[in-house]
Amino acid sequence: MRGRKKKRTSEDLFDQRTQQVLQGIIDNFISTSEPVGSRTLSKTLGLSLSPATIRNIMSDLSDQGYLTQVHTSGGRIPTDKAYRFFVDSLVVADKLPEQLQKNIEEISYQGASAVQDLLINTSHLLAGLTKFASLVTAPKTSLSRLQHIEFIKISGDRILVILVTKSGLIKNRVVECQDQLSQEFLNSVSGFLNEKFKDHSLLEIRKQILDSMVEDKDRYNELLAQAIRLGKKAFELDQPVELFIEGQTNLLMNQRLHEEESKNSLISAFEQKSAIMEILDQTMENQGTRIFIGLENELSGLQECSLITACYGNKHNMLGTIGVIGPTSMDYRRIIPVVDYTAKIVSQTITSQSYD
Amino acid sequence: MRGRKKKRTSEDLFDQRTQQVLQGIIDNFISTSEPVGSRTLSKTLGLSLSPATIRNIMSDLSDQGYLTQVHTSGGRIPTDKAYRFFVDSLVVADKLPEQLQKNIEEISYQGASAVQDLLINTSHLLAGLTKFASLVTAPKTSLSRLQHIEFIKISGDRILVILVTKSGLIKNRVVECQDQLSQEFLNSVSGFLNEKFKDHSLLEIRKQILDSMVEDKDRYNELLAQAIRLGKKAFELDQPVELFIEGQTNLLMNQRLHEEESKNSLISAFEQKSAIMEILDQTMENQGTRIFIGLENELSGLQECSLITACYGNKHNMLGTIGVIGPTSMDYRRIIPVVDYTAKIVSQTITSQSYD
DNA sequence: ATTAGCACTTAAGCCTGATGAGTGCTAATT
DNA sequence: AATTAGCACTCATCAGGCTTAAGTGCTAAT
Repeated sequence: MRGRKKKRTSEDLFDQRTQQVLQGIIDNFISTSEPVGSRTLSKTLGLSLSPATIRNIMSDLSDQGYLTQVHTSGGRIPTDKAYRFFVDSLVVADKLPEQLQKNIEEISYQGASAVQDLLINTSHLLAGLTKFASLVTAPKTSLSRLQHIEFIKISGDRILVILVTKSGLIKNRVVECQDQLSQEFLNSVSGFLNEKFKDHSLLEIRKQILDSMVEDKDRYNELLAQAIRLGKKAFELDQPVELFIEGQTNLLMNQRLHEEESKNSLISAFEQKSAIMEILDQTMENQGTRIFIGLENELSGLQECSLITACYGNKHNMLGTIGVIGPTSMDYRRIIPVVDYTAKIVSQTITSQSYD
Repeated sequence: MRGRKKKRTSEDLFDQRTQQVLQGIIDNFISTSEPVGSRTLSKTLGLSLSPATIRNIMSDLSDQGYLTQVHTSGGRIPTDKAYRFFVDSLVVADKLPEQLQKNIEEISYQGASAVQDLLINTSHLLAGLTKFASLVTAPKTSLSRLQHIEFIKISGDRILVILVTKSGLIKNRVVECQDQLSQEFLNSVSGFLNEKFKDHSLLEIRKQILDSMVEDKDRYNELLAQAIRLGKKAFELDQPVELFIEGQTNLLMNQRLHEEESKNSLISAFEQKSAIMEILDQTMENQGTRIFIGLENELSGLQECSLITACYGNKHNMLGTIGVIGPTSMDYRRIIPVVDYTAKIVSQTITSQSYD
C-alpha cells in the first residue's frame, strides 16, 4: 500500500529535473520578485520542456510545499521550505569578488583603534553592502577577562574608571565618591586590583568583590576597603544590550516588503533589542554561518525575513555575532559570502587587537 | 492709485477674523491632515459665519499665499508661509505637562555618567516623545578645553590615550608606539602635558604641539620629545561628524509622508551627515529655539519637513544642538516646548558634569 | 458686508467588460 | 509511460463610465 505512491510524496529528494525547475523558479523570483509561471519558466530554463510539463512539475512541488500561489492564476512563488532547500544545496558559497573583499577589509583601517569602532564600522559596512539591515553584537563585557583597570581623578568627587578587557573592549565610567581620595591612592587601588584580578572575567571579579565584602569586613585596611568600594562601582553590571543595528531604513524602503503591516511589525521587532540579542547569542553556540528563513525566526516581526548570521572571535572562543536581515527572497548566493567573509575579517582584526 | 487697493494685498497683518480662520485651518489640518473646506470650517470654528463668507476669506488667504489647493475642489491646506505665521504668532510656548517634564528629566539619570551617554539618551528620548526623527550633536571635541590626559600602557606596543575635556567628553584612542615606554615614563609625559596644556582648547594644543616640533627640535630632551610624539598622536583630529540621529523609521512610517519619492530624498538627506551638522552648527550662533519650515530648509531632502532646534551649553557658551525633524504639519504647539525643555535639561545636566 | 443659490470641478468609489497570464485536466502524441 | 497540445476556467489588472460627495467661484439677493 505505502510503497509505490509514498515513494514520491514522502521523500524530498526529487529527481534532477524537478530540482532544476525549483532552482529556476527561485532564481527567477529572487531577481524579479514577481510570481513565475510555467510559460516564462519554459523559456528561461535551459531545458527544452513545454509549459505543460513544467506545470505538472510545479504542481508536484506545490503539493510538497515548496511553492504557493498568491492567487489562483498568476504564477507561483517559493515558500520558506524552498529557500531552505535552496540554501542547503548551496554546498560551497560563491567566491567573493575581489573588490568586495577589499571593501570588507577596510573596516579594520578606518580609525578602528578600538574594538567598538571596529564593530560600528562593520555594521555600517554590512548595511551598505547588502542594502538590508545589519546586526552586530559586541563581546559580552561580563565574560571578558580583565586586562587593565585604572582610576583617574578628574575632579574633587569624580573618578573616571577605565576598564580594558583582554578582548580589546574599552569601557569608561564616571563614578562619584564622597571620600577625597588622592590620585596616588587611586593608583595603589588600581595597582592592587590589577594584580589581584588580571585575567579573571569581570563576572567573576564582581562576584569575588561582593564575597570579600563579607569575608573581610572585620580586619579593616584602608586600601582594601576602598578597593572593594571602588571595585564594586567599577565592575557593576552595565547595560546588558550592546547591539548595533543599522540600515533599518534600507529594509523599510526595500521594494519587496510593501505591506504596511509587515513594516510595522518589523519596526517593533527591531525595538525588542534584548530579544534580538538572545537570538544572536544562541548562534554563538556553534560556529559558522547560520541562516534563519521566514518562519524559522522566533521573533514574530521577522517572519517575512531571513536572518543570516556568523560569529566572530579569537582563537580561544567566540565573542560576538554579526548578521543581516533581509527579505526571504534575498540573493543568498551573494549575501552569505559577504557575511561570512566579514566575520572572518572581524575575527582577524579583533585577534590582532586583543591581548591574549 | 496704489493706496486703496494695495492696502489689502501688500500687508500681511490681516484682521482678526481672517487670522482666526487661518488659525482654524491650520489647527484642523494639523490634527486631521485632510484638506479643510469652507463647510467644515464654518462648523468647527466658533464664529458663526456661513461657508460662503469663509470661502471669501479663504480665497483672500490663497491670494496672499497662505493656502493652496491640492486639486480644484477638495479643500485647502496651509502653505509653509501659513505655518511660519502660525509659529511666529505663538508668542509663548505652551506649558509642558508635568508628566512630560518628568520623562525628560530622566535622561540625566539613566546611567548618564558621561556626556556621550547623556546625548544618546537625549536623542532616544526626543525620537520617542515626538515620534519623529531626532538629531543631537556632540560638543566639538576640538573646541573643548583639556581637563585631563592620561596614557595607559596596555600591551607591549599599545598605549591607550584617555582624554577628558572640561565639557565632560571622554575620548579613548589606542595608539601604537614602537619605542618600549614604561608606564612610569608615560606618567611623566601625561603629567607634563597636563600641566602645560590644562584649560587650553584641543585645537590650540594641537597647533602648539606641531609648532614646538620645529622650535624644540634642537635641544633634545627625551621627555619633551616623547611628549610631542605622543601628544601629536593623542590630539590628532578625530572624525569631524559627531551626530546622533534616531527615529528615522518613525518618520518614514509617518502617515503624512506617503510619497515614495519624498521618503527616498529624506533618507538621502539623513545620509549627508556633514551637511546636517553644518546646519545645526549654524543654529548655535544665536541661542534659543529655531524653526525651519519646509522650503526654509537648505537641505533639499528636508523641504517637505520642518526642523526644530535648540542648543545646549553651559554658562560660558553653547556646546551643541538638539533637534527634531517632522512633517511640516506637525503639532508645533506640542513639539516646540518638548525640544525647548529638553535642551534646558541637557544644559543643566552638562553644566553639573563639566569641570569649569 | 454677508449670505443663499447655483453651476462647475474633481477625487474616490463602484460597476462593467476586456485582456492576459496562469492553471488543471484530458486526450493525443511520441 | 512520459510528454505535450488543447481547452475551459480563474483571477488580477486596467480602462471606461457612472455616481456621489465635498468643495469652489461667482452672482444676486438680503
